[in-house]
Amino acid sequence: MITVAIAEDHQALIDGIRSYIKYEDDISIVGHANNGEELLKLVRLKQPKVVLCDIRMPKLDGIEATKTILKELPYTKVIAFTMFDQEEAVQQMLAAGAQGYILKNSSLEVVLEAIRTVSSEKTYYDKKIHQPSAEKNSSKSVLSSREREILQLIAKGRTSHQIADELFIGKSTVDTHRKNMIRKLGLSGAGELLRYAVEKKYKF
Amino acid sequence: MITVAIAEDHQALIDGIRSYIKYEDDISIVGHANNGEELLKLVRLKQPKVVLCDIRMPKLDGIEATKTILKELPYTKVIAFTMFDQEEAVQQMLAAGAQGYILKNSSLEVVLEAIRTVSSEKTYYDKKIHQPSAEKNSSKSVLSSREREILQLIAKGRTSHQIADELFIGKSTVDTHRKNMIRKLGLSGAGELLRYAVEKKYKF
DNA sequence: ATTAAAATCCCTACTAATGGGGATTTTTTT
DNA sequence: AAAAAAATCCCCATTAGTAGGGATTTTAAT
Repeated sequence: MITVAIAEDHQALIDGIRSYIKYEDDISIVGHANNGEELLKLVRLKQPKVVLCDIRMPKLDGIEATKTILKELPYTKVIAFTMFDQEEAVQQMLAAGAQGYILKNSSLEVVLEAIRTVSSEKTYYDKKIHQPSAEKNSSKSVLSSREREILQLIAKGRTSHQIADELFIGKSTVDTHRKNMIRKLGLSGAGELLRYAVEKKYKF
Repeated sequence: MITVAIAEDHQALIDGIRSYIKYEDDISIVGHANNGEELLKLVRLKQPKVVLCDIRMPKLDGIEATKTILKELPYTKVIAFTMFDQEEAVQQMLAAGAQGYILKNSSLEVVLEAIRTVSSEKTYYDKKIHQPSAEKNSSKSVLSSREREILQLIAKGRTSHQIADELFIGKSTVDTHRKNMIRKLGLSGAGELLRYAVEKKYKF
């Protein structure tokens, strides 16, 4: 029997998954949580084999929750379950130790498949994330890693001066990166760059 | 029999709702769509009594879809179904003619209740939206309607000059509104204001 | 009718960022 | 080893936005 815990802040989705899985006789849902802190309590108590975990959750996000869970119970299989197809989040979840990654616009059939796959010591990555790699790469590799790092700080509303202080580099360097990013992305002005930076996090 | 169409870009949630509702004998799901355009086709074909409609969808958003549906089939009951508790979206959906509004962190029990309520010519608004009205008002009424209008343009990355041209007012007026908003919201700088403006749209 | 709030506009000094250069060092690729 | 890319820094003129005033008109609220 595969025991599963679900962490997800949309109760409607939890109810739906529970209803869908109810008659699967190899999978049993041992509990659900609406935020990261609840998830930790639940996992400590029930020690499920698989955790289906939203990345974006109140109180404690999926990435931090995953790290804590795998520190305490290293044999737990974590599947990241999210609506945003961002490379950043995928990378961070994988770095935290997740064994799978699926998007919410996948069907529940895929969810079952992912649960069964990770419970048999394999990894499961949503096809929708890997297939358009050509397209993803072209739109990703435009920015260098340093540029992406700076872009994240821009997304927080920081000024070039503040970013320079945080990264221990000169303001002029930050300004240069800004200019290069604006040029590479075909934007115009600080406003559009900041908007791009913030919205990138919520891509649908 | 209450016929229902679902429009929602997360297939997982659709599968869950279908599974949950399957054994309710007064409600029947006649189809689902993953975006606004598909929804219009579906509604024209099946003419459901109730449409459960995500606000944020690819191709055509819930607000536009609702307007079109109610123009063609005015007796259809539309329930807005969204993860974001934004007053703006609620207002726009109500203006478009929606009879109900529920959040995705409601349980599916609430979804059923909402479907039954609107199908009997009543309206249904999620308690979670109305209860914290004191709190919501205090955090909403901070900005005037003109300020919110300008904030929306700021969220698009526009400069004060561009906003002034779009609204046929002076740049100095836009700058004044900017300053007032920054002061009222306790922010510092254009960056934080823009970040606030963009993130407000994706509040969880 | 009076008051309060909202919306409009202006001035000045200052800081932030752009767009146009140019340049050096480190890292990676070929 | 040579070439390319990434990261670093600087200058300058110009535009964008802040923080601090002040001021008028329109639009609600009492």
